[in-house]
Amino acid sequence: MSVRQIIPMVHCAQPCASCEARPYSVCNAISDQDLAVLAANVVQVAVAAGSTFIVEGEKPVDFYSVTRGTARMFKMLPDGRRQIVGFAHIGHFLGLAATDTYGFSAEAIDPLELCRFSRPRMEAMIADFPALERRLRQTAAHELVLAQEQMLLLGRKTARERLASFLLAQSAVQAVGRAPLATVHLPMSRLDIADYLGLTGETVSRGMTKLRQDGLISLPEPDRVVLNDRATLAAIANADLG
Amino acid sequence: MSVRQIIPMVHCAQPCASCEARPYSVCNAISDQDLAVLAANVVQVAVAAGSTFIVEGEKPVDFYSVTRGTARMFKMLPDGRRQIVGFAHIGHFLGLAATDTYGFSAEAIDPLELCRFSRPRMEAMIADFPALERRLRQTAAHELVLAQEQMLLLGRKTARERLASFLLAQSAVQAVGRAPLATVHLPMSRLDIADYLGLTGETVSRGMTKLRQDGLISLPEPDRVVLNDRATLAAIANADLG
DNA sequence: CGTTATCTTGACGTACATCAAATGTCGTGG
DNA sequence: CCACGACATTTGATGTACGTCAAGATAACG
Repeated sequence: MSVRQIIPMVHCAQPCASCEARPYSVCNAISDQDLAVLAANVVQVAVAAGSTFIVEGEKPVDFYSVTRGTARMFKMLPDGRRQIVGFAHIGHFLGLAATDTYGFSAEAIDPLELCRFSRPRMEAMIADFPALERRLRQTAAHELVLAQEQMLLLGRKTARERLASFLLAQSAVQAVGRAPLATVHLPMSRLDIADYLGLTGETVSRGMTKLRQDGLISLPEPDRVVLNDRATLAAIANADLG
Repeated sequence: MSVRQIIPMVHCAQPCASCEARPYSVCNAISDQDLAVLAANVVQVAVAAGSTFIVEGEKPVDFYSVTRGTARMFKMLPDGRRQIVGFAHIGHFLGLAATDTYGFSAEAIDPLELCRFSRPRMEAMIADFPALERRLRQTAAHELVLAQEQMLLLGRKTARERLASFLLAQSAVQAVGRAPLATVHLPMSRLDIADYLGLTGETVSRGMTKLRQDGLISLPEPDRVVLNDRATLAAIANADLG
């Protein structure tokens, strides 16, 4: 679990030009003709499932951009309590939330592929490309909005409301570009979901069962959820009714 | 409460040059010689205690910088549940956390003074001054770190731990520049504190009483707290011990 | 000095946590 | 192919920290 298993990937001639993640990432702030500069400053790495690649409290030496897979970002208390502050999917830019040290740790949930940017090189690019700086500010602002939404969830919503909110949010995040699909894949475990929603694994499991019994979702497999009734789920999530 | 009472202040010849908030605000990204540009784009306003000056869901037309007083930023659920996502003190820049609408509402807690920037004018200044854009990104990143810290608090800490964390954070925020003062002023009500910490007013009150009984704080008045034992408070806040 | 809002304290209820066991799932090797 | 063990998930029984309801106490204000 705590063993790091981070493997540099074979170098590709034009990694950024053919990057699947670019449309969803900060990298699309860089125009096609400047793409070589970006490619020259990036190292592609693969991280095995369960491996840690950012450690809370350490010096922030790199930024990352997710090109494949899912990561969990989390903070720990000394006695082992964990709070997941977010999941990073394709296109997610990691490392903005750092002061003199990283503010959270990050682990791969499934086989993960990342682009790694050294901080000095990234700062140099930012200085050269105002559009990149602008995009990073917008990204940070957007993350801030999501963080405040999560504060509302953690501080004031019931377990049922949290679950409904989570399922809809996961559905939305998996529908970048595409139309929202009825069936949602949950790469993270029940315990991950619990630590993201401020609950226990048992409560998440019970809540899922209850939503299924109520006909709002189907659970063909534990990690696959079909949203049968988005409208009612949304009403629950926003507390518009019971 | 919902009545807006926002009064434009008399125009001052050099509002920014003599601004008390500048050292703590994003405005210090603008050099002295460019200060006239900043001053030309700002309107100083006063907001009466209890008045709302940002409404969640409305079009984001302005940015604000606090020059005096304290504001609460909050989100509401339809049934009246409230989550305060932060308190804005002198130097705080408001409005970054907005997408197509404001992500939260904001009200004055005590008599408040603000500098108002129209968004188009602010964006123009950002385009002219790369240092300003850079500063805004850093501000957003710092807020993000604080938001994630608050997620840990809301999701995983006990009432006692939340209170200890809150008192220390308030102490730190009031000591911008100066050395941390032993006695902390709490301009917000118990209910505000409760809605910030994901608790009820009663639980906050009980928790304060318990901390006082344990000798960790003194409460000469309800809105004035003396931190008698920072080390133990910090240990409680970070769950280093009971 | 009444009036009203805030804060404190008490009695009781409950949503979720904790503890524990059963069930299901998957990879490994015989 | 199937038996085995490890681990994730589900389900059940019970506990508790905090919420809810309600009554005083204290302070602010005309």
